[in-house]
Amino acid sequence: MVTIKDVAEEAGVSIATVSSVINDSRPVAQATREKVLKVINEMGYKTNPVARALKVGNTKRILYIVPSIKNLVFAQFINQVQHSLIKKGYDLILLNNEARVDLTKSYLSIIHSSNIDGLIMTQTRSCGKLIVESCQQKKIPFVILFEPDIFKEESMVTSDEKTGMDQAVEYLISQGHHKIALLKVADSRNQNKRFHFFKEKLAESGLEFNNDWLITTAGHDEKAAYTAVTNYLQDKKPEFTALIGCNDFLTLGAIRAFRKYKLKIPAEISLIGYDDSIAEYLYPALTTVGLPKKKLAKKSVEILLNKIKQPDYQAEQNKFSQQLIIRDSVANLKKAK
Amino acid sequence: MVTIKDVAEEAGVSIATVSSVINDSRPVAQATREKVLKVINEMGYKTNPVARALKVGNTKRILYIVPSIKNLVFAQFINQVQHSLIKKGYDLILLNNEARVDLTKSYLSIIHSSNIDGLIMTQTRSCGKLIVESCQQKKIPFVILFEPDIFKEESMVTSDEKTGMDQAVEYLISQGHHKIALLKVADSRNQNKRFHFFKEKLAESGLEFNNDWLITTAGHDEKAAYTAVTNYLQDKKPEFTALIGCNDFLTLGAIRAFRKYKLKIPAEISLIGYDDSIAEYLYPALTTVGLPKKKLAKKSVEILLNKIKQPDYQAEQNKFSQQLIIRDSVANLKKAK
DNA sequence: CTGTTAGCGCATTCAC
DNA sequence: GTGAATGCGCTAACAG
Repeated sequence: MVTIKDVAEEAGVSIATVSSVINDSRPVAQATREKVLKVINEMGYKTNPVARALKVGNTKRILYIVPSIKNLVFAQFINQVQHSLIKKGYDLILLNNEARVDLTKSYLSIIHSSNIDGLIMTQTRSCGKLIVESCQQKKIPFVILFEPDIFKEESMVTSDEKTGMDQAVEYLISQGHHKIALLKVADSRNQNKRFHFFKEKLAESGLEFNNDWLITTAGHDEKAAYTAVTNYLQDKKPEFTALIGCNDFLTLGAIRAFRKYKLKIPAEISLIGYDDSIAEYLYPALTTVGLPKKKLAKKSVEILLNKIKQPDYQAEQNKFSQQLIIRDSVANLKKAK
Repeated sequence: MVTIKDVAEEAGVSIATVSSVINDSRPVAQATREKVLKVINEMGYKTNPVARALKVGNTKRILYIVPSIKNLVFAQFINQVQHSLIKKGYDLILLNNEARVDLTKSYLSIIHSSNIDGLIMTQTRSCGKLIVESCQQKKIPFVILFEPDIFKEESMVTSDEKTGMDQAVEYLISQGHHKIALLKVADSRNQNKRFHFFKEKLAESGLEFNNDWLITTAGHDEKAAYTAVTNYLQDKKPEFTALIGCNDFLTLGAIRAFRKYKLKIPAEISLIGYDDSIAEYLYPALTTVGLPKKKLAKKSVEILLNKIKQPDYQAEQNKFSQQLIIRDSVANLKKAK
């Protein structure tokens, strides 16, 4: 490995000078600078980030902790976060805690071992809480990316659930749907919020909310949703003409359940998903509420880097609106008549 | 931050002793050890990995460079690699080069800056070559995970393409298919290999290979496949009864194209995919050739860590067999008659 | 404008 | 069994 010392010797200057030209930390004579640059180039010198980190105290690495990677949304988030980070010269360290509390606990030491400059998390409530408390205690800068607002006083970047739900319901109404069901995970804080805005929007639109049209699932994936909807359909025929699933996977589970009961999609049941993760791959291509992933990722990185720079940086909270993406899973009842 | 010095002072011993009990690097009196351990615990001391890295020369970080993250297969690989790494005490740094040569080149400096102990890559030929050459030059331990065997002399872990294709073709034949088409990316080395085994298996099975039944695409995604298959169908009706797509996304593109031409799936056209990425989410659920992702990831990590430990570790090549996953996209022609 | 030096936190050799 | 001292590669304060 070629070190700064090697370069200094070869160039006939001191290591301080080499450091100066590398970091532009103080004026260097043009001739000297060129000489050093030339030697650096010739010897293929790269500054050792580990040594630099030890000296300067930062590692230029951000940990991103996600609850899953099987769900494509998180892969999409990871992608955006990594892109934003690399533009700023930071590396992304990835940690997947599977939304499991036990795993999270055992990973806490990784977080604490001061080998990261900051942390971005997209998490469930219980695991998120664990991480947030740890970071607070150890004074590790962090930002919550797309998490229900549990920690009002912390920096977080979320999407505006109201805009998405409003658009979804409005769209369904515009297509002639008046009986709308909702499918959500039983104990998800974020999805409860969607549920809240759902009811609110129905009321605003003069539509009744039927408690019978709320289907809850035990988990976040399509299997849980399939089970829930299948159970639902065993008892009764659906009176609703449309269903909004609180993520694309739930909606997929619903699609399968409806198919099992020979209900035509979208002719008999229209569907809307959330997240725009697998929506485009489904059949029919799923109309879904898209998340502003790029904006969310970019902003969270921006805030985090600010917090790293200024430890007293004021907690900042940002919301970005969601956008309904119209595809083929909603039938136009008006046209049909 | 609490340092080893703080611990030493508090415990009334030297830092050398503290270091000894942490690393078990030399005998320590039981009483001293307990005392030190107690203080470490009380003060919440964690050894600073950056300082450790500077001293010892390793960073306990592995870079995993993938060509995409939009394609779910890579997310699945990332997941497995991260799990394997963390078990061994290594962190995963993620880099996504989008399979772009320009991006790869600009990322090369990240690779070279000696802040990683090793590298795992899942790459296309052109980008892979760039990275391999860099690593060889800089003597960075690396292993190729699931890459067509370009570098015969390097460590790599691949899956056995023959087993998968054999199973796929055999299965199709068992369901009464004799006219089988193949859909692949035009210039993908790995897919050319699949094509090779495809022809080989057809010949073995006494089936003709019709050059007309090879459809090639310009890209790896469903859009490229949709375009290619649509163009194909514009000219002629498909004579084949089944098509194998060289990845699930290509196959999805084909499905859409067939649908456009009102061909029923699987009744009129049966389909098989590759990778088991989005296969299970499609409709009909796609029969596909699954990759042994977990085994691949685990083995590649194992080899890499060996290479890191022993610089002269002999290049090792491993193959794991693929497994056909039967779902609903292949019709049984025999039964139909 | 440039060189000398201290020290980031740790592991390790050499003494005792 | 234990401590003092050295240095990993680098940046920044201090001198000139």
